[in-house]
Amino acid sequence: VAISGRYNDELPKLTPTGWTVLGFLSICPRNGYQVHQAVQRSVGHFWGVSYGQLYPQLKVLQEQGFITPSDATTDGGRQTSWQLTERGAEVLDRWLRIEPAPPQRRDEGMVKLMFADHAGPDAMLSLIQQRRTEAGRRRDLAEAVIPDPHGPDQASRGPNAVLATSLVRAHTLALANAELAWCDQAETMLAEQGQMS
Amino acid sequence: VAISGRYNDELPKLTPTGWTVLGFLSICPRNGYQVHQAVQRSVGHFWGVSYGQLYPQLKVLQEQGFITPSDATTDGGRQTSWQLTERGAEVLDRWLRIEPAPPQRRDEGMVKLMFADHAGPDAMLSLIQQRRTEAGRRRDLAEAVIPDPHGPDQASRGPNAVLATSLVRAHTLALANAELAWCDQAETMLAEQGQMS
DNA sequence: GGAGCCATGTAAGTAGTTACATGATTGA
DNA sequence: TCAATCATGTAACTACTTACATGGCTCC
Repeated sequence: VAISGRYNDELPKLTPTGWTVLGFLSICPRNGYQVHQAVQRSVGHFWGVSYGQLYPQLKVLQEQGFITPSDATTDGGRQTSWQLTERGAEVLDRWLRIEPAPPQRRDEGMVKLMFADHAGPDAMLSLIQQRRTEAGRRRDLAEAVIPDPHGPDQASRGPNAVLATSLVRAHTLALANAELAWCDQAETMLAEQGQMS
Repeated sequence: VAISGRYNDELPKLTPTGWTVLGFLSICPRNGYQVHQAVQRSVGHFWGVSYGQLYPQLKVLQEQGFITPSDATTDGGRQTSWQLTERGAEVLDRWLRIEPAPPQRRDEGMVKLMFADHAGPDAMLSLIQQRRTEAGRRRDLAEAVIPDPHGPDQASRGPNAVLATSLVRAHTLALANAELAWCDQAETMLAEQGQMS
C-alpha cells in the first residue's frame, strides 16, 4: 500500500510533551533544566512537564534529528543546550497547523463540591475557599509576568511572538478572574441558603 | 508498628474515578451505563469516566463493601443497579473532607498558540476560533441543564443538593463566558497587529 | 563546609483512553 | 428486520508522575 517517497505530510509520532519541548526550543536554545523552568513560568498552569518526561523526550527529539546540541554550548559540555534543526522547525510548523487535542480537565475539587452537601455547608465553604486561594495565586503569578520584548524569550522573534505571549497571559488572567468572581457568587449563595434553614 | 483496631481515619485506596463513581451512586442507585451518562451530563467537561475505568472500579467498590446491588434491580438481573452501603456513605463522607487534588489541565491548543507566530496569523486565528466554538458548545450544554428539584437526581436530597448542582453549573457558565470574552479580545488584538504590519 | 540551586537522568508505578467484543431490547 | 440505544466488559497501550540517585557549582 506504500506510495513510495510521498510521506511528506505524515507527522512523526511524539508525545504531546515532546512537541511542547520542541516548541520551547524554537524560541531560544536551552538545556533541559531551562526548558522545565520556561514551561513552568509561562504555561505551567495548563501544561506541566516533569523531568521524567523531559529528558527522555529530548533524547527522542535528537534521535529524530529535530534538535541538536547548540553551538552556544561553550561550557565544558556538562549541560547541553539544545537548538532546533531545520527539520525540527519544519515539523513543528506542521504540528502547529493540525487541530489541537481537545482540552482536558481533571478537577477533583469541583467533583467534591457536587456531592459536598452530604458533608454539610462547612465542607462546601472550604472547597470554595480553596479554589479562591488557588485562583488568586494563579492570577498574581500571571500578573507578575510582563512580556519583555528584549528578553531572551522574545528577542529575534517577530512582533507576533510578543502578541502570542500576551494572549496566553490574558487568557490566564481572564479565567482566574472568572474563577474568583464565581467564588464570591458561590459564597453568597451558600450564605443565603444557610439563613433559610 | 500496628496499633490494632485504630485505623478509622485511613481511607481505602481508590482511584479518583472510583470516588467519583461512589459519589454519583450516593445521589441515587444506577447501573454502570447510567453512571456514565450522569457523569457526562453534569461534570463531563471537567471530569471524564470511560468504561474502561468504570466497570473495573464498580467491581472494586463492591469488593470493598461500599456498594451493593440495589433492591430496585427488578429486571431479570442482566443490568445491575448499584446503591451505597452504609459503609460506602461513611467513607465517601470522609473523602469529601480531605483536600482535593490540585486541578489538572492539559490544554494543547493554548500551547500551540504560544508558538503559533511561527505559523503565521492565520494559524493563530484558527486556534482562537476553535476555542470559541468549543466554549460556546460548553456554555449551551450547561445552560440547557436546568436543575430539576423533583428529578431523580435531586429528589430525597436536602436543599443543599440543589445548591451544589447550581454552583457547578454556574462555574461552567462563568468559565465558558470568560473564554468567549477572551476570544473576542484576542481576535481584536490579532486584527490590530495585522494592520500595523 | 554546608545550604541551596543547577543539571541529568532512571525505574516503578498510576491513571487513564482506545479499540475491541458481545449481546439484549426497543421502536420504526 | 434493521438501526439505534442499552448494557457490560477486557486487553493493549499511552502519557504522565513520583521517588530515587547522583554530582557539580556557588555563595555565605
